[in-house]
Amino acid sequence: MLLRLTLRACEVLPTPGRVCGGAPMPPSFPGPRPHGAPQDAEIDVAWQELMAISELQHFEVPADGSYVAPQYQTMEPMNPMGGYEMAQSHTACDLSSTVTYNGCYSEEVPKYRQSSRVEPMFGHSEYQLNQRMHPISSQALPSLIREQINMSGNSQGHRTANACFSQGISQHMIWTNHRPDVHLTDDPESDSGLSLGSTPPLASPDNPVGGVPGYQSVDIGMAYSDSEVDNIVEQTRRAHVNYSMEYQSQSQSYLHSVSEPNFSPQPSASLTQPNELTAQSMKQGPAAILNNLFIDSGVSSRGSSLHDIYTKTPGSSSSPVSRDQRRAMALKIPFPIDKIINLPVDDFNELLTHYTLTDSQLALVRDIRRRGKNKVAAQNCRRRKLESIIHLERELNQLQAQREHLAKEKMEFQHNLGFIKHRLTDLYTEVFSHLRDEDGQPYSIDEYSLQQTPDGKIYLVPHRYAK
DNA sequence: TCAGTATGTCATTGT
DNA sequence: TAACAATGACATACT
Repeated sequence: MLLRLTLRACEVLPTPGRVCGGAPMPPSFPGPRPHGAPQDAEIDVAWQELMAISELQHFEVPADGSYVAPQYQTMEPMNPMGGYEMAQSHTACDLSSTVTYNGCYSEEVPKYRQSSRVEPMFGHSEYQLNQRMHPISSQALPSLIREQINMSGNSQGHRTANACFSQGISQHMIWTNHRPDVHLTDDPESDSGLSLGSTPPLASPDNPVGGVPGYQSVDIGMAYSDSEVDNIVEQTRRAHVNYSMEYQSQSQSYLHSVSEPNFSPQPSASLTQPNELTAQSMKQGPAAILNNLFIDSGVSSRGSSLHDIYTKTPGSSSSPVSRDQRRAMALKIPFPIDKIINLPVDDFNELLTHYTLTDSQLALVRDIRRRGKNKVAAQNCRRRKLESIIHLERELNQLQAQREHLAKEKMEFQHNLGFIKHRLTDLYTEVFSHLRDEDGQPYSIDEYSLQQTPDGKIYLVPHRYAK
């Protein structure tokens, strides 16, 4: 009841220039002037600015016009500059529509798995990768072509018989048959950390097949575990240096297949020492590592020692020989590793039907295929991981830049808000200075406040009734 | 000798 | 169910 009375008492009267209680409205009274008070252009503009402040525009007045305190919003002067805070309504504004920063989210996260064929994703076609491989020497080319023809006959026209591998069989036989007696020792590289060997060990490494310590035949038909094959391979490697130059030139063609363009889908070696890369990469970060991956991967047969990776052949440059290649040689696998790994499964199975392989050979071939594919997969996986790191680093930088931008913008908004609040305080004081009650006395700014309803009417409300 | 990195390999999972 | 890609984990080599 009191509120109603107060409201009625304070409601702007129809009399022009009078606010509450019928006091004459001063000519300079700013505002919408619903009652047709004389306009002062300057003050009116100021008043409009005042009313434009969102904080002053949220009145909710009942339809019947009755006063309900909470529905009013105070127009009391705000604290002047300093100590002001960004109003909640401001923080809720859609900054995205005002932020001019456009450096963020400009690129999508790479969809690493959108294709199971990952190579193209890295921007290197097989052709491009092959460009990094060792060129076929002009001298080697004719023989390769001849061997291509031979191989095509053997494989009954396999779709893309790799010339560089086709020489393997006969020369490989020569190679192994030339083996002098060698003594078995443990393979010092012993390789794969786990090296559990998916090929079932048919004989314990501690109990070499054949029962003759220090010697082991490599005839096809014998079954070997991986480690045993490694032993054989190691011995042949050591014996290798004693071979005649004639043999060297022959075996080299087999070994050389590694560096031929069609050898592998992997990026080929530039014969950069792997650990040169390591040192550089440590300094240059993921991007450098990623770049170098294309150059370096495929060089080493793994973390094994370089002397083993690069089988030295007199009169020729180093050629990387993987462990599986040596195993294949040791077991006289009659087709190149390249085919074992890269042929489609149907072609691979067809290839197998053309040869009569022992169980150990078959197991080795399947292991080589599995390891070869997994090796490529691991390289791709690591490359993707590095790309992901690079992408995340870029995104982080962009987000940091955006954060700085937004912080700067926030400061500007706060500064503007403080300025507007300060101006509102001045206007509020000025409005009050022009208000007079029925007795012509000014209203105390400490006792009254101005409040506005959505319909634009201004009320002078005692503080005790104000919200 | 130790730390960090590169690589191959195995096991596992999902397709 | 086989084949394979992806990936974590591990071992090894190397700087």
